Amino acid sequence: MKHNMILNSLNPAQQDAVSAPFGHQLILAGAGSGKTRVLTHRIAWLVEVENISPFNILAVTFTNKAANEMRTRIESMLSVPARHMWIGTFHGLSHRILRAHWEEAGLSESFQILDSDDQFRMIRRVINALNLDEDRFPPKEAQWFINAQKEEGREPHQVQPRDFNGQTQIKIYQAYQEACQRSGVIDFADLLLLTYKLLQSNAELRLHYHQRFRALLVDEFQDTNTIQYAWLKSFAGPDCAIMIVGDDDQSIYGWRGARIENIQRFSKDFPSAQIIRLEQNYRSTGTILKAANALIEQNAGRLGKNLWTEGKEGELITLYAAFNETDEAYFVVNRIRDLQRNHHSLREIAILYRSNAQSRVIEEALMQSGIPYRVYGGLRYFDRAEIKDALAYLRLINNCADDTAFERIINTPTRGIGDRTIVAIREHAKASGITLWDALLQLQEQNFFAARAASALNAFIELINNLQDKISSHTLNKQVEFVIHGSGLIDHYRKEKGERGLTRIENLEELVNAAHQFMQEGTPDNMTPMSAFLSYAALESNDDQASAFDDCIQLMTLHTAKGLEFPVVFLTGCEEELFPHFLSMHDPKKLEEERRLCYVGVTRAMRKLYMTYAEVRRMHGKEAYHRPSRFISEIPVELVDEARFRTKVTRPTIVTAASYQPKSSGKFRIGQDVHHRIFGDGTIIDIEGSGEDMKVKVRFEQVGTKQLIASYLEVK
DNA sequence: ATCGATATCGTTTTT
DNA sequence: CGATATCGAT
Repeated sequence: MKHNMILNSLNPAQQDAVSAPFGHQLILAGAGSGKTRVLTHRIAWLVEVENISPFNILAVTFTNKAANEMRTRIESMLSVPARHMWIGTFHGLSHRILRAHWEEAGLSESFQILDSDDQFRMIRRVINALNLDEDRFPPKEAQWFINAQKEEGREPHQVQPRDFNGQTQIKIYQAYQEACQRSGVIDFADLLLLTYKLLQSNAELRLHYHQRFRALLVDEFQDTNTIQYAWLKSFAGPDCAIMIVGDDDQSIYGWRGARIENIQRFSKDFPSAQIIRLEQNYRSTGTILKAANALIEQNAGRLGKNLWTEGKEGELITLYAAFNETDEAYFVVNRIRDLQRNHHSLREIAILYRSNAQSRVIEEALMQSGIPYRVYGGLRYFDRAEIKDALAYLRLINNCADDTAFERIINTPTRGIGDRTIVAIREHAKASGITLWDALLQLQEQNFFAARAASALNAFIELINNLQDKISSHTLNKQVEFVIHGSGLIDHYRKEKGERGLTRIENLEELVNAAHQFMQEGTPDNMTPMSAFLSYAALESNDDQASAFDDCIQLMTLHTAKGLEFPVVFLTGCEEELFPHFLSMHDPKKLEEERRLCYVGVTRAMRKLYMTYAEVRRMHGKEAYHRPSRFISEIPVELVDEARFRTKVTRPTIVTAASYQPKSSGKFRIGQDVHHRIFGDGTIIDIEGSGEDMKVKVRFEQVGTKQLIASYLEVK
């Protein structure tokens, strides 16, 4: 029977959720309780048992990764094709709708999407064009203001100014919107806002989507902001069944507009919604869950959940009080070595921290010890400067009105177009209310510039026109190839010395591959391949699978770790001021969010959790003495094993500072030939400090000059 | 235009 | 302290 096929691997609460009568449900899903499982099985249930066509289902997530994962899992469960099911992110789905109804939404057919970097540049240009002082009105703040307004669904004329500065911010917002409109671009927030407005203002379309979507499912609902909630409501017709899945205890994005209250709001707006709690945890040991429960209980106003497991109690949580951040890092390294000896693979181990800056010391320790690692959350592929340059060429070729693209590449690579020339173009564009490209053409026609500038500008115009002509008949990957060479970007980066330039060229060449791959996956028929590719680059800069197979330690912030799990987790930097962060510890609301962040960290661990803090930590060039995090004391003592005491008494060689102090500082001198297990052979060219802190500068035969701690070198 | 000196600043991040 | 931005000198 279909019912049993779908339900038999689920626990009673999960079964209740999956087989709930056709209607609204609010699923409070604790960490590791199988929420994605419930969501995918529910969709299978709707299709197989309730006979809802996949065509009538809309499933919304926050990240592309979650959307892809959900689609894959559903496809493997269904007996019918799921191609027509709408599964995607808020932004991706909005994009799809705006492409389909660009005219009704008041957009140009070839509209493109600004990422936050493009948005920042655009706002800065607008501030300058308004003759405002960048110091008095920092673009960053204006960007924050504009995005916050859009998240609340307010257009410039709907914002209530608070003071004079507020007045100006509205003016910036207004001018920014006009600039976007002229350029034919929209930002991330616009995707949601315009889609919402489209449905509000267009009864016909609204009815169309209401008739189409009979079931609406939302993942990570606790992360929705005001506009997203309104967006969801406007898609749900009177006969639509809504299932939202979320965990108020894992809401960690309040600072970027997420509203936990949306959960309560949902209960009020849809009073018939059945509330189902998923509290059985399949991830962590009893010890880890007890710690997590005790911790989160300190928060007021929770909806209330208590995680439990049928599994074992497991090992105690190990707490280590390090002397300083280096000690902390080497404690982690030594534990990793123990785990390695016990045949753990490195990919099972995660090192988590509150802020990115903390990774450096840990990375150094791992590197010194020859342990491979991977840091998540660095610069993404489509955010790299050279890739953004290449994309800007493509964008300008695609749409000459794209001022952001124009500004980026007018003099990249440098072609003798100076600041003064660009200012003149900007002024003319502003005065006539036209795009930069048109302003440039007009000024050239009027012979506005001196001979030198005029010929440089002509070369630029010809370059763009030529590229436009040349590539039009080619496939997308050929187009990209033409552009990266024809634009001179490859030659430009070839001149950049060192490894930097080389990687940049590799990245540019990789863009051709990316285009090729994109093409093979097929593009929607209402867009040109180029236009679709550009949107993809802005919206789905989703990379990181290649190295996922490497066996290495995983380093990431607590925020990045949400949704992941690891057999062994190191939660580092558990100190007041750092975690909870000093900017968040005085406001009770923010403090609770920090605690939820800690809860997220603790519940990432499956078998073993280590928590560490440093008594002294060098921060911003100063030594800071912090107390151990309050979150440590919120975990019952009987769950915790203090490594420092135990190792001092029973296993003194493993953990104490002595184990990584240099055995002798006397054996190194300048000119000494040394060996390092990663960098190979080299010669000492400088020595700094002494004893534990002694650092030496070594010129290695293979890898150049590096500064490192002397104890990791062997005398040859 | 390119390099080097100086100033500044210092959560969390997806789309 | 260290990364990044900005500015001034060649």
